[in-house]
Amino acid sequence: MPTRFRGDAGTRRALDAYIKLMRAAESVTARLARGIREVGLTTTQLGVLEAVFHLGPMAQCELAAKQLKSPANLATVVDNLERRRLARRRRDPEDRRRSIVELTPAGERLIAEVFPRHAGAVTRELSVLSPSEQEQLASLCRKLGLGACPSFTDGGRSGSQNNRKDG
Amino acid sequence: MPTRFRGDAGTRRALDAYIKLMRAAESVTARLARGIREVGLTTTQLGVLEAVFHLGPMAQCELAAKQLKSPANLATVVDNLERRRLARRRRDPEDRRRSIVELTPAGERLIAEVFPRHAGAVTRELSVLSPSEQEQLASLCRKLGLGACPSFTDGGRSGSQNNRKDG
DNA sequence: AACGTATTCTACGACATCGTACCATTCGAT
DNA sequence: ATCGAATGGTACGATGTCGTAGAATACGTT
Repeated sequence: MPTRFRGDAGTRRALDAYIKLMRAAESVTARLARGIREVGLTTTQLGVLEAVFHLGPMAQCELAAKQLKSPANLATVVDNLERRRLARRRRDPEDRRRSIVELTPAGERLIAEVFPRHAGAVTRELSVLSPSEQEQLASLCRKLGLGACPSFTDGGRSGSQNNRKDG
Repeated sequence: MPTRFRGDAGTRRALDAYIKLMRAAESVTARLARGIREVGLTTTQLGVLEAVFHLGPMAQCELAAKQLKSPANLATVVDNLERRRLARRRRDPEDRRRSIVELTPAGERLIAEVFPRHAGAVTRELSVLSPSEQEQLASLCRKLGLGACPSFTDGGRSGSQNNRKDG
């Protein structure tokens, strides 16, 4: 609880919402991870298998973008999936820089079996919220996820700091 | 996007809310991480420094519980902070199994300088939502974070009986 | 065709993260 | 006092995660 922080009301409200968002995401992830681990996968591996399963083979860079991970990270994850014979790489003949990631039959079988169970676990986790609350949450989170950058020029508190160097 | 998944409406709604929650948390974290990295810290290190700064020295296990991290992980993070002379360990004389984590003067100076800027960045990120939306988000996330386990057997979730386990 | 730039991936090092196993200490039961 | 269970940390290995640097490839301009 960061509520020990003494700032203005707007800052406290934002920090409170931020903390609760992070805790919700982390604790739900942690609970779901237990079920995922039982089938020998990590959360990220499940995400990659699921994306390729539902969207078809795609390049590592596309996969990285979809999973909000760095290309270097995706390479590691695909390495591990490849080592376990759940996925494999294939050079894109159209653009030989690209590695197309596809599932092996074993990988396909695994994700086809595991995903419905995972979806059930997600549904159970979310069931503390009513359907309309789930939709509210989705809507609020969508705005947040899209990212801000609203106020480089607004009349808020832009006068005194020198810390804006990122883009 | 898991919208390719063909399941019943309830499952699709839950998956959609879940995905948006995760993406919001991850993308906000990633954007904030850039600012944090500029001062030479990681997100987790900032969290530990902030907790000790605002709540006072505490044992690693308490810190781990507050940060929703494993004890092993906290040990690593404290190792890194200790190596950089931002924090140090002290044996609890009351219970010699415990390691009390406290800040060095350098650590205290750093977090005192950095935290307000971080709070400002959080406020800016959250500013895509109105104050009342931020409160809605906090409220929804609080329910989710507390964890479910309501309905392995019942069909109608009553919604308000609650297990108070963590603080 | 040659060059410069952009894209894609890989290599590597640092840190985060977990689970498991193990050690030290505490504490309750005997 | 002793023993056994519980608790707090540490050690270790596996994986995830990023940033940076570098190699290979593509592509637009000349």
